[in-house]
Amino acid sequence: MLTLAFIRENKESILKGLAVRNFKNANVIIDNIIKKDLSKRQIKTELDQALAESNKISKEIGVFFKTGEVQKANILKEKTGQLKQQSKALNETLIKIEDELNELLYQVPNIPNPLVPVGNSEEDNETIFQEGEIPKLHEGAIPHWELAKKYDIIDFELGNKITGAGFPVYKGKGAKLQRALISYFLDKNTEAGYTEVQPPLLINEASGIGTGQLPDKEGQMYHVGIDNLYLIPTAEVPVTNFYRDVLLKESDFPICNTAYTPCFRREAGSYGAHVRGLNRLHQFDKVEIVRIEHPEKSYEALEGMVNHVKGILQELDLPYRILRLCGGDLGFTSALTYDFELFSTAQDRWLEISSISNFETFQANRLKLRFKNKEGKSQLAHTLNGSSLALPRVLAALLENCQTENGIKIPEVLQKYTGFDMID
RNA sequence: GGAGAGGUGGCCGAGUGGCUUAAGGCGCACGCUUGGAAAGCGUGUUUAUAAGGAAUUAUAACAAGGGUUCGAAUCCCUUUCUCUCCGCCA
Repeated sequence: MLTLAFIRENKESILKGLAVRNFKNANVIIDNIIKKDLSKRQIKTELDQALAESNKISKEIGVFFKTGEVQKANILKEKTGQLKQQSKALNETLIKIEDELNELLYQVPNIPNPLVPVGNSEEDNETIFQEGEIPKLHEGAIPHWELAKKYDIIDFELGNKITGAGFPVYKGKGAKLQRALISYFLDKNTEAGYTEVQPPLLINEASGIGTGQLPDKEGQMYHVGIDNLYLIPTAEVPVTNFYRDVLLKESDFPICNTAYTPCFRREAGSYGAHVRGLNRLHQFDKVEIVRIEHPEKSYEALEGMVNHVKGILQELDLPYRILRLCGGDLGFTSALTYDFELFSTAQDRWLEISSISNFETFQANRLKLRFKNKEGKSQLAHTLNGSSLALPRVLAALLENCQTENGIKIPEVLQKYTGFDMID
């Protein structure tokens, strides 16, 4: 969420930014926040004064009791009684205002970077780069869900039987290819300076709030009620939360982590042809990169992450493009997002396989992730993350684009991980 | 899961109702000392919020939340985590 100080001082540019997102009622909400912030501060001052007075008198009472002047002490006791009531009332008001304020703040999305194009939907996203040749498939080429069946490498029905739709079972060379992709992605990331971590796959409430999944989006996550834990929708959540309530030194930057985890998403409301096969799953594997950066370096870092993922796709030799998301398609917490899409030839459509974002201080504010700056003051850090990469759609595009009449040809960089060069 | 013991600052550790934001030590920073270093000596060393131009001041925080009291690190309740023993277990 945005900080109050930022809202107080940048009302006009915030309203402009929210307009890029087509955010409704921005004016009303921001004005309300500013008004509530003002009264919050007034009440806080009043409360502090009442408490200070009360503390002072309590000390005097202590002295009177010591010296045996009980009567004098009792007179003062009455006085503190009043003050106590007063401060109790003030405190209740303060808590109420703070709650209301937070509720309002939770509604306000991040302010888009000036590069973000105006737009309503994914049609308005800007394609900024495209590379790789779209292969000409042989006669009778088929989509990945049919290939999966033909070569018996993914069993959707079996997953359906033991869990439900969206939980496929990978088999044989399919399972091995998954493992190969994970290892390959992790190796690429660690080579680029990311530290590999293995986080828990379940998170508590505080972590969900830290990265913004809670309180609004609990419907997207699987919830283990008995222990009040949530299955992670992405490694971003546990890994970014490593740094919740942390005060860093400037010399700690940059912090670069990478993690492979399964991801669990309820995807409530998704259906239709576009969710067929591997296109949208409830459980899928993903290798994530997460960075914590000095505010002055975060956009450099974002560019670095984009170039890094580019490098991977070039090695895989798959046709991809990079989009700069428009205001309407930009995630709630993001200031600037680049999406990577692979072209799935047999489906004749682009599949999103990575989303790389700079959240600036939006997550850090909730996380209370700060660092001591040169002036010795604590300042919010910037957080970034991106996929490198999400497996199912990479697999889908790979199967479809690399299919030949004799089988599926494994990209060369993966062969040392798979131990085979053909699925047939 | 059962029984017991605990949770105090960056770390160790004292502290069972007021003079404790917190002794003492370690660490760290700066200064003095020194040919240089170590030792020694001195000073400083949490965070958040509010007020102020600033120095600063006030409030809050001793696992978390609530309660008793004029006053709570200290007493009571709830939750949580850690350790020890027992049970179960990959």
